[in-house]
Parts: sequence; C-alpha cells; structure tokens
Amino acid sequence: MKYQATPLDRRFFERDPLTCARDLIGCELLWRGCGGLIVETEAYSAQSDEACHTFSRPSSRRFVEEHPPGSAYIYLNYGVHWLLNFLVKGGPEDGFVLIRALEPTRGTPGMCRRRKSNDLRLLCSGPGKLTQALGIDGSGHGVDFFQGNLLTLRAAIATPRIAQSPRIGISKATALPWRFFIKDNPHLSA
DNA sequence: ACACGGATACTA
DNA sequence: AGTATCCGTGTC
Repeated sequence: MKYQATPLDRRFFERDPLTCARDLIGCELLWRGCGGLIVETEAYSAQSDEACHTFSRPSSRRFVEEHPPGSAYIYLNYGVHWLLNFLVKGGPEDGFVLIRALEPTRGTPGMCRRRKSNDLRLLCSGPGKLTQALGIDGSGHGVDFFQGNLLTLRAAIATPRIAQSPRIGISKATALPWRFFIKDNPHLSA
C-alpha cells in the first residue's frame, strides 16, 4: 500500500462519525515520531447513542462544545489504559472515533521499548496498547493536531477492504455495527 | 477465569 | 464520603 504525505484536512472531521470512522481505516497516524496504519476504529454518536460519553458525561458534552473537529479526546479507562478518540463535529451528527488498532510503521524500536515486547503484533493491537506504544496519555487530551506538530494523520491512497461489526467492550447500544476494520489484518484487537 | 486501577458522576 | 460504572490488558 502506498501513502501520500499530505495531512488530512480539518473538514475530514466535519462529517458524520460513521463516515469518519470508516475513512480513517488505512490512514497513517503519527505521534512524536511513532505511528502506524489505522486498521480498526469505532464510531460514537453524540445523538441517540447511549454508549457515547456525551450521553452520561457533562464534561464530554463540554469538550464537544469547546474544541474544534479533529481534536484528540483522550481518557483513562478502567483506571489502567488511555484511549484515543478524535472529535467529529460540524456535520449532520457530532461524535467521536475511537482508534482501536494500528499496524506499526514508524518508530517501532521506541514502541517495542514502551510495550516491553518485540512482537509487532502485540504493539498496537488494542486501544490501550497503541496509546502505551505511542506514549500517549492524558496530557494529550484536547490536542489539536492541526495546530501543533504532535499528531499527524495522513490520508490513504489505496482503499482497503473494510469489514463492519458491533463495537467491542461496551454495555449500552451493543447491537449497532459501528466498528470498522480491515478484514484478516494481523494487527486487530480482537 | 480474574485482578488491576482511577477518573467521572451520581447519591447524601 | 461512599458507590456504581467504565470504549482493556496481562496473567492466572
């Protein structure tokens, strides 16, 4: 697969969350010199999606109000793992896209060190694993990668085969098939 | 199968 | 203050 060097435009995130989640598959995510191809995402909608943080968290609704589309929404889950989302805003529906898995491409030595593993398939094959591999934590919450140089998203040229399934690990709205992934990719979470 | 662990938002 | 919940991972 070949990838162009041009970053994504902010308007990429001014569409509905499902379109953003699907189109992020195959894009390259870079963070401080480390990164990989996005192979698994999930969409969360701020409207009528009980699994979305905006449904139960006033602070999340405030985040949507106060940040531009494409901002990093990072939170600690189960008191253990940081999870990386991107804010979707300005289209028909607001929401988030959760980054669930990467295929490592850049800075793998650093990722191996932080993950304490040399198996590439264990570096970023899960939403908590990939933040640990990239060194992402709560200090990145609210980062606008269109402003700084911390975070870069590069568009995919080739269109990968994208499959769809229900989202993983949630207790509400479990039936919605809003998880997107490259079928049979060895770097998926589940 | 189960422990680990903290932010957030409730009840009072 | 105390309790319930939570978009997971590693090891048992």
